[in-house]
Parts: sequence; structure tokens; C-alpha cells
Amino acid sequence: MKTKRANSRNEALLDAAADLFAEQGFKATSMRDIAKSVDMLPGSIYYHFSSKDELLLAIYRAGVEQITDIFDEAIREQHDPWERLQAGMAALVRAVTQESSYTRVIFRIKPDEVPAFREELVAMRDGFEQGFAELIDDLPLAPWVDRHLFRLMVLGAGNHAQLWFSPGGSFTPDEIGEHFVRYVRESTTA
Amino acid sequence: MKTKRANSRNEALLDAAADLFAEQGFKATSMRDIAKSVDMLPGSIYYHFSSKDELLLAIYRAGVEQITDIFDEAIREQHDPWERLQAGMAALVRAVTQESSYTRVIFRIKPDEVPAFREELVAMRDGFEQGFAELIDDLPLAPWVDRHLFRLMVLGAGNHAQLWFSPGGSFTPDEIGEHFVRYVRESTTA
DNA sequence: GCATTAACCAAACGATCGTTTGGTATTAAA
DNA sequence: TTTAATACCAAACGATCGTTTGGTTAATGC
Repeated sequence: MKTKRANSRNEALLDAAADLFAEQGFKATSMRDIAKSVDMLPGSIYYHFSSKDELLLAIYRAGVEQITDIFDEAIREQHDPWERLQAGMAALVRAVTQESSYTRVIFRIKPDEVPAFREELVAMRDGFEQGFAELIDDLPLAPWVDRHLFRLMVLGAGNHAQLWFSPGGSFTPDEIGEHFVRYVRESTTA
Repeated sequence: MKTKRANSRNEALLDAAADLFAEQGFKATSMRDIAKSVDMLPGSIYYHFSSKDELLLAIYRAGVEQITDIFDEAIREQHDPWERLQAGMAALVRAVTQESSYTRVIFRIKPDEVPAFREELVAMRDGFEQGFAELIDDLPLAPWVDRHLFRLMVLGAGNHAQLWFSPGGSFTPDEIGEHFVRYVRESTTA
């Protein structure tokens, strides 16, 4: 039985760490930074999490859960395969740019930055990308299209949005998803 | 007039630092790492470069020069706008994956990691991406295609190759460029 | 032959890092 | 009313970081 207080501080810590990791990166964020933003002393964090790496692991886990939900919800109401891809792309762009710090951490922090949990992190991310792969499996692509390469191209384009997307810019995530899919749809349709 | 010995040690330092930066990242590479790989003591590096940041700046400069050359040479012999884009894409994929450590550093180290030189680094990278923009300006695209967004999509797809490309994999950089362009060509042609 | 400069070494500096340790209020259970 | 667990604080640990300082050796210029 967990007390309310324990949970709230625990989540506050995760929130603060997720914010900082998403904005400054993992190595650039110190435990002292995190502690300060929740009004704690650095050592006190270790009552809640046993290491900085474990902190990232928890954030990653929550982030993957979030992005999976966002993604699933976005494509659920679409039935045309291309429109499903479009909705998925829009969800991806939202996730890497404006959704939550947790989802942004997934695309900002690379598994190699945390050697101790490298494989776990890769597995988590792959779990999400699997959803994307299924979307692409359902597309009526011409036989000369390599679905693996096609997925990497689309995923790369979406991931890259984290480097240039601006909330006040010319396009919303939905519009970006729409455009990107239109750019490839006719060329690759069987 | 510089002596041969000075230059060779200077270049050896840049080479070693570029290798390490490209493989481990900027923050994860210490001056002691660099020193060790050229059989020097850490402090001695400061005879050649005044700071770690300056080291990266020099590598960035050389890297942009390299990638610009690679890129220009790749598209020079092509005259059809789509084939020029294809050649440019192939060059980009080569640059971010297997070309030289210098070019890979440009796509691995983000300007925000070095606040002191952030703007210089951004300007350098933009200088290269300008070449890409010109390629896309020459494409006979349908009016509904946003060239800015189209460039970001293509650039993102190429950049992303650094995370999945394997020299012994199913595709060469040339083949990747060919596929990627084929995936968008028909859809977007006027 | 002498002075100078280039190219380092040896050693340390202060700062910051993730983390540990021991203690201390506060709360809840008995 | 005592006991015990919770949720911290205060202070420090050793390691590592980028960098500096002062000296040393070898090559070069006059």
C-alpha cells in the first residue's frame, strides 16, 4: 500500500527529470539539476531511484507507454491503410516535438548513452516501431518497394522533426503527416 | 611557414578527436581519451588547441568542407534534376555513415552541445544544407508540394541512416539514394 | 656556438560528477 | 506511548572533468 505522498514526489521527480533530459540531454543533466527543480537535495533522489540510469529507464518505460497509446488512438479510427499511415505519422511528429517530455526523451536520448541499459532501451523503442512496421505491412505497395527501407525513410523523416519543428511554424503535426504521406503515396502504390 | 612535424601532430590530433567524437559523442569523449589515442599527455593538447570546443570547431569546419566536396562532386556529373537529387542523397548517406569521421561528426554532434560555438556550428551546417535546397529548387514539383517541407523530409530520411545503416547490410548508399528518390518522384512531379 | 622557439612532459588545480553515509524529523501502527 | 517505517537533510566520498602552470628537451635560425 503506497501513500499518496510517496507517489506524488516520485512522479514529480520523474516529471522534472523527463523535462530536463528532453531539453538538455542525459549527460548534460546532473542529479543536482533534477534535485533543484523539485526542491530536494541531490542525495535524496536516491531514496526514490537507485541511480541516474534507473531514472532514465523509468522515464523511457513511461514514454514508450505514452507514445504507444497516442499512436494506437490515432490510427484506431482510420481504416484506409494510407490514412492510417498518415495518422501514425502525425502522431509520431507530435510525440517527438510537443507531446510530453517523456515521449521526447525516447527520441532524444540514444541507448548508447546508457551502456548499462542499452539493450532494454533498444527493445522498448523497437516495441513502438513495431507498430509502425505493421502500418506499412498493410499498405498496397508496388512490388519493387522495399518495405523495410520504406519504413526507415518514413521513420527518419518523422524523427527529424524534432530538430526543426516549431509549434508556431507553418505546419501542424497533422499537416506534416498529410504532406509526407502525399509525397510518397502515388509513387509507391501498386 | 609550418614545419612538417607540427602539421602531422596537429592532424593526428584532429583525426583522433574526430574518430572519438563520431563514435562516442562529444561529451562522452574526454581530453584524456584523445590524448591517449595519440600518445600524448592531456595537457599537451592545449599547445595545439586552446580548448575542447575549439577542437570540435576545427573538426566541424573540416567536415563541412569534406561533405561539400563529396556532395558537389556527386551531383556534378548529373544533369537531370531527379538524378541529381538521387546522387545527392547517396552522398548524404555516405557522409553520415561511412565516409569520414569528420563528416559523421557533423551529423552526430548537435550545436546545442557546445553553447559557446552554437551559432557557428549551425551556420556551417546550414551552408551545406543550402546545396540540398538548390537541388530541390530545380525539381519540377507539383505546385501543391511544399519545397521546404519536402527538403526536410528528404534530409531527415538521409540523416536517419546514421542510426541504422550497416556497411554489410542489404543496401549500399547508392541504392538507398535510388530507392528514396523513387519513393517520392512520381507522387510529387508536376 | 648561442639563443630561441616548437613541442612536449609532469603535476596539479578547482570544479563538477554520481553516489554514499549517517542522522533527523514526520507520520502511522501497535 | 513506544516502535517502526517514510521521506528526507547535511555532508562528504572518490572519481573524473577541462584546463593551467612551470619546467624540459630537441630542433632551428643567426
